[in-house]
Amino acid sequence: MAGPGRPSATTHAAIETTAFRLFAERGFDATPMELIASEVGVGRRTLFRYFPSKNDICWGAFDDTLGGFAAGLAATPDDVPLWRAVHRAVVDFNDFPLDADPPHEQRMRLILGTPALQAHSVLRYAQWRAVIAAYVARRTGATPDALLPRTVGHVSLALSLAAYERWLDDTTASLPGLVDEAMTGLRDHLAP
Amino acid sequence: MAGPGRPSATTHAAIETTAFRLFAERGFDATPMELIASEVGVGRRTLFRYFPSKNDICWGAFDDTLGGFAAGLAATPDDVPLWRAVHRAVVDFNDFPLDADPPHEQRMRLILGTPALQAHSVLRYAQWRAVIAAYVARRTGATPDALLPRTVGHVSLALSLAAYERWLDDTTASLPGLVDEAMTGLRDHLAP
DNA sequence: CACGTTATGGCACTGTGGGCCACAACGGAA
DNA sequence: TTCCGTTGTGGCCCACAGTGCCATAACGTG
Repeated sequence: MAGPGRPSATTHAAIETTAFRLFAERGFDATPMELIASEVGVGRRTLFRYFPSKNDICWGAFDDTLGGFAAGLAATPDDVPLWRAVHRAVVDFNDFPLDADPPHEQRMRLILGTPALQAHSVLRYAQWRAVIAAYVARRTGATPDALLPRTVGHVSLALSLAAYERWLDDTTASLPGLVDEAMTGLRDHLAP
Repeated sequence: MAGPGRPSATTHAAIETTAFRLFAERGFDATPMELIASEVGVGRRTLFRYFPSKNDICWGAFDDTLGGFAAGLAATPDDVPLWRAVHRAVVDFNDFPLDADPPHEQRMRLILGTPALQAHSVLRYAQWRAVIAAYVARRTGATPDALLPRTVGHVSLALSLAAYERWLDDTTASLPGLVDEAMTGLRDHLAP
């Protein structure tokens, strides 16, 4: 497993765990990279090799989930109505074990509650929206940058965010359930 | 008009104009506050008194438009269906003179095309969403942090962003028209 | 034991943002 | 005219994110 060269001094997971502990204790803004580095037992410069920015520490392996998300969409039979296919994928995407490390609730509370992270999230979600736009484009025969694919991508994110905000107000609720409820609410809202 | 005390050395508008020129010439990231300050003929420290951050320079008087936005919603008769009331207000909000200074196209192209600004925009749009959520809450008898008000706020922003992205691909189109088209597309998309 | 390979981490630098404070430039009162 | 309160300016200093550069440490292999 180990090739040639000096072995790694740490892992993404170790950094993530330590960072989340410090963020919980001192707050995100009041936790300099310098401190995380010393707690992990590694140089500050090394942290930036594992994560391109302090913000990105909070997303964990989000990017790795995009492949599965795209695969789930691609596997949907084309006779399923488009909106149902997309909605199902979005709901499923938000259904995962809550006992992750760090806990999903803590992660989302941190992101949604920290302005810098909330802002950064748009950049992370852009690829997620692109996956939806690409699927809608294929199903409708349009290009991914046409109006409808883009609209569906943005609206899917909107529903997810509304659900997340509610969920953080009451964690006992089911997150996928809230996404579904948000969609039902939107459909009723827009129904003539 | 001038009270006691030292007169101002510059104005928000003057800073905005100079900054946009430099952003166009050199790009946003390659334009340090130091340079903007010297071009305006003012100290760097003073810039931060006029705008809380470099990002905020690009939004101009956005916050001042929120009052009119809320007023437009409040003035809508309650017998207008809720979704139409909100949609109308959103469409109207995006209907304004294109020959502003700096030009609206340049501003939006800068914001949508610069990752740092795109990220920052969520923070600016939060208040805009809050206006919508408050209105929906009043009309439905819910609280502003309930699921539907939040959902409608997020979705309204989603439609606007999709329209903006399309508009920047083809500026000859009508921006309010694209917002309307995005809504039509969404309703068709969600219709059974 | 030398060699290539790979990761670390120190150093120096740019740029944002903010605290602090001396000081400049006004209008008005003595 | 001079002094005074008021208000904006801008210099100085600092914390911190992020990046390029490079010496060096720690592996596996021949």
